[in-house]
Amino acid sequence: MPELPEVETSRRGIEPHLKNRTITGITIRQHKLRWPIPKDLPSLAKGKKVLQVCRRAKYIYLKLDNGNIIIHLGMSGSLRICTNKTPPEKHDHIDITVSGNTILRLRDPRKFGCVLWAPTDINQHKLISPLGPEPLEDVFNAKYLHTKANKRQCSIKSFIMNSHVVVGVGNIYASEALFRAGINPKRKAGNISLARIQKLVDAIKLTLDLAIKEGGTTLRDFTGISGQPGYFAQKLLVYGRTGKDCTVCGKSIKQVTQQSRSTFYCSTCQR
DNA sequence: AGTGCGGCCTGTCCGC
DNA sequence: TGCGGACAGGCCGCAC
Repeated sequence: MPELPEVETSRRGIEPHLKNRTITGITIRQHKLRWPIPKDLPSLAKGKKVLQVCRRAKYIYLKLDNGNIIIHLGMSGSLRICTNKTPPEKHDHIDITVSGNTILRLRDPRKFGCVLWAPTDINQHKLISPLGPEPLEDVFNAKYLHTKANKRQCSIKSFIMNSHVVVGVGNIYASEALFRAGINPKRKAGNISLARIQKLVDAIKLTLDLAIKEGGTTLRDFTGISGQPGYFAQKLLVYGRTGKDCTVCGKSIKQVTQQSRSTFYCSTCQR
């Protein structure tokens, strides 16, 4: 269930092991992820140097001089760094080996993730080009979000989870940010004042910032067996706390379903 | 264009 | 104890 903070932490974890190394081989054990891993990926990437390890939204990509290897962790994906002395386990679908016998290994039990190839400019790729701004960058601000929300009838929760509006706000952090902003998740997106949208933007940035800092402590070890995402260690204020006391007012946290997703909120603190 | 839902997939949990 | 079924979730692609 990697959300943006986990993905960014993963990127930072693998970068020093891959940057400026040459790809010596790619082993695909399971092609069938969300989309099939391209059959020609090994031949396209072999012998190429990893120029950069980047992130856009929840996509990590390895920038080569002839294209990019795009990796999405889906729901259950995780990355680790190992060598060929570590035998692959059941859900280890692909190994990208670089010089120095270092392996980037993707594990993804539920196969919601993907590994794709984007020739040349990553921004031309059909999964990347429609994406909204990064939440932690300055272009994601109250004016932008308020304008974008104008006349929109959908709930504010599904609005901020829409990757064409802003990327990186998944189900967990949507509930958390709306709680911090004091906004009821069922409220229509187009019916929220600029001042309250400002609070929401601040809350999204704060929530993600905190989680990245937290991820830096819980997901630090990418070379050992403890490379599992540890987001449950985060201090969640409403997510998964149905029936428990609100940390602010003490009332019971409510759970509802929106767009087939669980939403958690405090009906007293969020209006 | 905006909105909502189906589907992909497996580990975990619950009730019988 | 074992088993079946519900549930969890990111997010594209489609239908309305």
